[in-house]
Amino acid sequence: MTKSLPDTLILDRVATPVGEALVVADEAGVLRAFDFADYESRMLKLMGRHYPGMALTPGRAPEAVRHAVSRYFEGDMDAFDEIAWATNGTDFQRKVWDALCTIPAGETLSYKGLAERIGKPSAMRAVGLANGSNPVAIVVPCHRVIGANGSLTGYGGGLPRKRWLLSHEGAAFKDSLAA
Amino acid sequence: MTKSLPDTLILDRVATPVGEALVVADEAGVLRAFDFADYESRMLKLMGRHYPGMALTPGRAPEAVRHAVSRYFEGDMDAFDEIAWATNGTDFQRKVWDALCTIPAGETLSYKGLAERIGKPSAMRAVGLANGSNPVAIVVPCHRVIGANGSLTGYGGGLPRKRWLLSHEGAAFKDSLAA
DNA sequence: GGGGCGATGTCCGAAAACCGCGAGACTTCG
DNA sequence: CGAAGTCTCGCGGTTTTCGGACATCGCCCC
Repeated sequence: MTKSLPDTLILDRVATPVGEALVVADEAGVLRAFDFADYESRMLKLMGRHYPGMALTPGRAPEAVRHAVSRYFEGDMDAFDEIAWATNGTDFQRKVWDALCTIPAGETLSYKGLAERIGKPSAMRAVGLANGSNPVAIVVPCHRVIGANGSLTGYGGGLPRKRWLLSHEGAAFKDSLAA
Repeated sequence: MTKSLPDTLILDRVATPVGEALVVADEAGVLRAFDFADYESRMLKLMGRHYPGMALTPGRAPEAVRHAVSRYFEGDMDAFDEIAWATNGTDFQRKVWDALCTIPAGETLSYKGLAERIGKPSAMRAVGLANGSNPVAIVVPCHRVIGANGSLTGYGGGLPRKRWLLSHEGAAFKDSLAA
């Protein structure tokens, strides 16, 4: 076995109800990043850190990924379960991201709850940090983590999107902007 | 293309006229490290840095490597030309190590001369540092670099070995311990 | 219910320390 | 008067260390 890093990445753009999204896949068609176009510079910086010296060329993402995006926004909450993704973070980050995937659509979990789930009950703040540097938004459902009191707290893609996504999935949360 | 790192390394030990040597090869039989047993802890540390999370298991090195070692110490100075080696250093380090291989047996070069040869005439001190962190001693002939005034200066395996090796290759140098 | 405070774990970026040198100025022995 | 040692400083890449930033939580007070 060898641990290998991709040498070339492909960057695609797809439209969604919450704005244009960026899709990054490697040569094998594995999803490497998913973010929103208005945070493109941040995503590029993240890619540069995780895949040093990497070439990122515009192109078309695998159909399976594009299709899954459509299905998700049409209401098939589990559309992303089938698609392959990979990251290159630290051990701790990967543990957090794996744990995120155990939260079903329609439910939420607190940062503290997530910290307990990975065996480090007092690392809730660090969990928030790792959560925020998740390269594969939505697919790894970092938006399903909210404050211990049910408030939205923060989201890398902006709180309005977090609200939209949770509503779309039918999850309960405390909406401080509710009329 | 993908840049891949080996996942498992094999550690062998062979006897030489200057003490027991450590030989590390990857699964493809490519030489990854060569050092002396009395500096084992330093070598392990170096391996840990270059190949994080790597398993190093005792085993037998490829016959080609073991044979080349014998031939070199029997007097065939070019015995190592044929064997494959690889490293995982920085760009600068690799440039230095490649340049080292252009010094023929029986000759020497100063640190400054080496610095000039890689196009950075004033980086002589950095060259010394890179030289000292060469994982593949003897095969990459870091012992052929001596001070500008012909003195032995330093050697990761100890000055006595450097003296022995240069004498073995018939190179000229200033021996401060000469009787 | 809302706002302030402290404890907390991980990660990143900047800065400092580390050296397998070389050149020049000085001293010290022959 | 040399030749050889000693000291001091500048050099450049790498490694290590350190300080802050942060998508939190609970407590206390209003």
